[in-house]
Amino acid sequence: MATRAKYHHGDLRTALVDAALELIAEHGLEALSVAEAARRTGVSAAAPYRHFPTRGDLLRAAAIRAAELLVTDLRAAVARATCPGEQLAETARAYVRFVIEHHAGLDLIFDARLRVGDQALAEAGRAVMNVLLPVAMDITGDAHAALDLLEKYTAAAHGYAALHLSGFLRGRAPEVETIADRAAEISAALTRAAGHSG
Amino acid sequence: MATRAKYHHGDLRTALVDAALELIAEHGLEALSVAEAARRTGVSAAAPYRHFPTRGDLLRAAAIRAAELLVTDLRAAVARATCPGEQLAETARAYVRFVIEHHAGLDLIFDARLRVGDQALAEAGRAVMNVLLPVAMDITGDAHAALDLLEKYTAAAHGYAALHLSGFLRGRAPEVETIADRAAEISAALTRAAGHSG
DNA sequence: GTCTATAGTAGGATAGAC
DNA sequence: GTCTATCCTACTATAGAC
Repeated sequence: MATRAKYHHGDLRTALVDAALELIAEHGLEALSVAEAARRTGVSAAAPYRHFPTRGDLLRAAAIRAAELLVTDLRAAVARATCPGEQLAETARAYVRFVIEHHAGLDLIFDARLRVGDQALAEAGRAVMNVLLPVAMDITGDAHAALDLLEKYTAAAHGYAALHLSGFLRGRAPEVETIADRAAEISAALTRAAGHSG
Repeated sequence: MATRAKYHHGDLRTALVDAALELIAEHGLEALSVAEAARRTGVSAAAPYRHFPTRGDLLRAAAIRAAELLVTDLRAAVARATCPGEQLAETARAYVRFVIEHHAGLDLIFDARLRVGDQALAEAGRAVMNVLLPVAMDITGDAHAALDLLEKYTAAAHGYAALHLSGFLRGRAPEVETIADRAAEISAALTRAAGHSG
């Protein structure tokens, strides 16, 4: 939405990925069309195919870019807090904001259909988890328990974001920050539970 | 998938809704096409439009049917358990199974785009919540806390189901029942948390 | 109530010019 | 590397016959 100055002068590929993320943010994964991405970057419908053989390849590239953006947001969230519990809560907030803003999150990054034979996407996904794992480990002390905590906490945060996007929570919690806080509360509850049984 | 005997002999409408749910179950909301639903019920592409003016109307009908099916499942889950905590856990399991089986849940039933001006869908959604609310009330004793618990617990269950569908959890928890158990665990953790602070 | 036929739209993808 | 032109496919929706 910001600077779209001298695109398609050497960096159409990046411009297309940006447009793809925009389209996904507006109407979800399925709404991504190569033609529309081309339109938005000011090139012909055929131009993208020089950079992405199929629609799936553009989608994959968008997923990788999303992973990179998410890593940035999560790292910032970790840095904002001091104790592990707060760090986890902050990443929960960050994740909720990310999913609501981009209309996609771990579901896109770890999409089973996209991952088939794509090493770069698998690597990007791993990078995301590598931000969260140490935080969870600091809380549980145990690797198995950390994965368990991570799984539950991502599920909760993702569910909150997904239900907000659909409209289910609009009545009770219309604001993004409210949703983010709720996810952080679950994170806190899970952190406490891990402290007892871990 | 079962009995498709003498359809389109008086009940094409129902057959189309069944087909619509099948399509959604297979490839998600966006994959629902009137043409394909017609094909599956053995009628021409034009036939559905006698029963549903637009694709959106078929989708709405499918959402209402989904709500009815979910109510049935949730009621059965409540009946399976005795104490409120177990009841909530059982409904969490039931919800996860439902979403994974139908590729849709509260997100479809409460979809903001579908609800515009549809009283029947709003009513169907309310019916779902009316199954869960008493259970939550039994746990918290307080209406506000009950809604809070309900919100958190549905978010967690929905997130688990959604992440499983996308493929994110396939590595660690490939089985539906494993996912259902995990959601039940969160439900239990939230029930305990509600007991402390509610 | 269902059919055939059809109009209109939109997207994925390729061929060949520049 | 991008363009124009084109093909093919699939879907929504309508008109009019039966």
